[in-house]
Amino acid sequence: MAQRAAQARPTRLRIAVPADFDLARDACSYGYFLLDPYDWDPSSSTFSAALALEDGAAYIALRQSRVGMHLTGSCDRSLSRREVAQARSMIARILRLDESVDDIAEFHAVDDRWRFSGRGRLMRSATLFEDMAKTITSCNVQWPGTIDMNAALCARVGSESPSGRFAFPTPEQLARKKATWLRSRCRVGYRDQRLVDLAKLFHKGEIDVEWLEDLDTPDDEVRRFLLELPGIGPYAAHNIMQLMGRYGFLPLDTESVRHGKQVLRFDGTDREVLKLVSEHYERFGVGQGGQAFRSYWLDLWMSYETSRGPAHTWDKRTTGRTFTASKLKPAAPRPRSRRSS
DNA sequence: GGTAGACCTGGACGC
DNA sequence: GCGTCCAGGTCTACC
Repeated sequence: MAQRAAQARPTRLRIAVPADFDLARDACSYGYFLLDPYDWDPSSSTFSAALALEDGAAYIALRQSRVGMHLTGSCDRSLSRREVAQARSMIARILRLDESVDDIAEFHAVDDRWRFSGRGRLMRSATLFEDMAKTITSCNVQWPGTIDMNAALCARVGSESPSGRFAFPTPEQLARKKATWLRSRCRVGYRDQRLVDLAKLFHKGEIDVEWLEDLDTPDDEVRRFLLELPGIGPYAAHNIMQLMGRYGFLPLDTESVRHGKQVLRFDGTDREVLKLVSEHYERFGVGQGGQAFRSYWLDLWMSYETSRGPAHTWDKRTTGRTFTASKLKPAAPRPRSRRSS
């Protein structure tokens, strides 16, 4: 009996991190930290996630006492040894714990503007499938729409943890749904069939995740493969590539145009501004081994923090919903036609 | 190769 | 409060 009670005790985790890892800075570094099944509690500096593990969903809350110190994780149920390994691997993926101090230093050697703050790790999802699905839900829709789609996908398709939190659907769970059902229940619109088709490809094993995530696989081959997938165009392919740790490609979208005009102060048609933005970040390296994306993204992220305060103070239910084109419009734009230096 | 229009939803705006 | 317009990236048809 005593043994059974001990087995049922919620699991606690201790997770080692790189010496420069800062949970508040590194978890709140990419928009996905505002999307279900993730959450950041600014008042307690706790990052949490509901993860789809072997025996069902589990909710894990992570805290860090100081920079470089290990993370402590509290689960809402007992995990098997295999699930503990699975959870550790997912948390490492989400927080990019595989990127060492030296890896970040390599980025700072290319763009030393971020050396002092130590920025460089960008939060992502627990799985490549989730990163792809989230990217599709961010296309052709304003940010609050993306938040709602992900919340609905988790709540209506994902598994529920003992404390009532929902994990992101697995490919198998999503592949079982009819496109029309997904459209009406999760408000994903025309993305319905694309999401189901993508889930089926993952579930049937027709996507070689290991090959895609192996950084020895050439970027060009990965890019070509991604563009063949349902719902993945140039923007989505480049975004998925940065989520894989391939930082030499820019996912250019209307936010890039806004950034180019508002922050970099470029002038011209949208197409001309995109070209200037692209050229502006070339100095940080494009293509295989390049760092252009991280420089671009951190610039964009800093502009959000300038208007909304530090990301670790944002609440996903309030501040997190304010990132719409109209709310990010400049008060008084002062365009200029030359490249900034 | 380049361009136009449809896809769908929610927010903004005008009345 | 209601109706209309617009933003957003991908996909397809067409030139």
